[in-house]
Amino acid sequence: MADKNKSTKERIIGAANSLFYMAGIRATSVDAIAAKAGITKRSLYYHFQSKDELIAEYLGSRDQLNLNAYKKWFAAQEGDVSAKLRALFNGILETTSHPKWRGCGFQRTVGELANKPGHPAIRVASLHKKKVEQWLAEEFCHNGLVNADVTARHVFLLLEGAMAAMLVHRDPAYIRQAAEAAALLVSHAAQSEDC
Amino acid sequence: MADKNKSTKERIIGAANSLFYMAGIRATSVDAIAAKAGITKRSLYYHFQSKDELIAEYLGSRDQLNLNAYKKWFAAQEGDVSAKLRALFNGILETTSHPKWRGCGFQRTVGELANKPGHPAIRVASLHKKKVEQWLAEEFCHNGLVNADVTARHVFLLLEGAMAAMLVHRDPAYIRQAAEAAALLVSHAAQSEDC
DNA sequence: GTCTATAAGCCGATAGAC
DNA sequence: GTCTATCGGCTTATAGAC
Repeated sequence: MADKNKSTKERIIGAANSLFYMAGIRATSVDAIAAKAGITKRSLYYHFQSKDELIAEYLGSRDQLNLNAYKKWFAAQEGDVSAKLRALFNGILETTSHPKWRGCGFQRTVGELANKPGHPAIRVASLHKKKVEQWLAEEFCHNGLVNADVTARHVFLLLEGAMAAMLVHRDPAYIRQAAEAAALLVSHAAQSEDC
Repeated sequence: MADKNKSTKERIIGAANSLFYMAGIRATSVDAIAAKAGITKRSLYYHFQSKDELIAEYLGSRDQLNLNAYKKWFAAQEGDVSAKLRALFNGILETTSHPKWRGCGFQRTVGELANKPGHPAIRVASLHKKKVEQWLAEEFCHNGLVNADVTARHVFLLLEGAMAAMLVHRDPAYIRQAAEAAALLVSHAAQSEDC
């Protein structure tokens, strides 16, 4: 088993990742995570102080993975920024069309913890979303768009809306039309001199 | 008490509405709802078959309320469609800036029930969101926009994204810039002959 | 239609042995 | 660092009296 090469902590986070994402935070018990990781609950509490800490680490483990997927889709496409953006939305379209897709893990976790302002997992989610938006702004800037920050925020809002709408309707047309709106807004931002 | 004039069922839904929205679905027990409604749990189960049914009725009770608020903000503003749209986003800005705001109840409920496809509450949420989008399309059509359906979908996606982003960042700038993006997209849809 | 009482099990977290 | 055992409380839902 490849799991043998992982530390206990890594196996716990892997189990938490799978269960928290598929079933939700409150629907997943610490017992279930420990069982999936192949340890007892007492051992889990040796590695993590509380369930809340584990929730934050679960989201933290998805931060780079998510961002790297976006970067990969964007960079792999040749052409101008609008072609790359179309490729980004295509990647999201494929991901969200998978039957095991359960929405954006960050959005869903923040939604479940909405009654706990200041929860560490909310901070992790906020930072992740800021990273995505800032990455978009940098790419737009390097591709010579005016007001790259503003356009990045508009596209980010469409990304968030696309995932929320896809979760409730389960209709890929929402992703495609979010991409269409993003393309309109990007084409509206003409070429400029520098960043 | 005004509650005396309400039926038991209405009081249960009122209690469920408050608790489900403020704390979340799974974080709210049937015990707590019954206590808040001033009845016993057994009486609650006389009026509702299960917690799942109560969740669906909770969302159903917010359907018209939400839609009417949007319609009110839009209609109260004099001027062209872009002015009315600005007023709509202003209403959302005020609502979401309130410290007791806990995100879109429909989005959060769908997020919590993502592991239960076909749950009755998900259907209610999907229908509600469709109503909002279709209302936007009708307003855009009556105001002479071309491709009213497409523009309505774009604006709807921005609305969803604005609420999701506001919940994670708690920064009203996201609402304002969603309104800005919506204005750009609406101005892009010029006048046409009829619906 | 509302009540008391309870089923049968799961929850997060901990004690103490090894 | 991992184990067995358990605490005290909460979970949805139901039985049966009135």
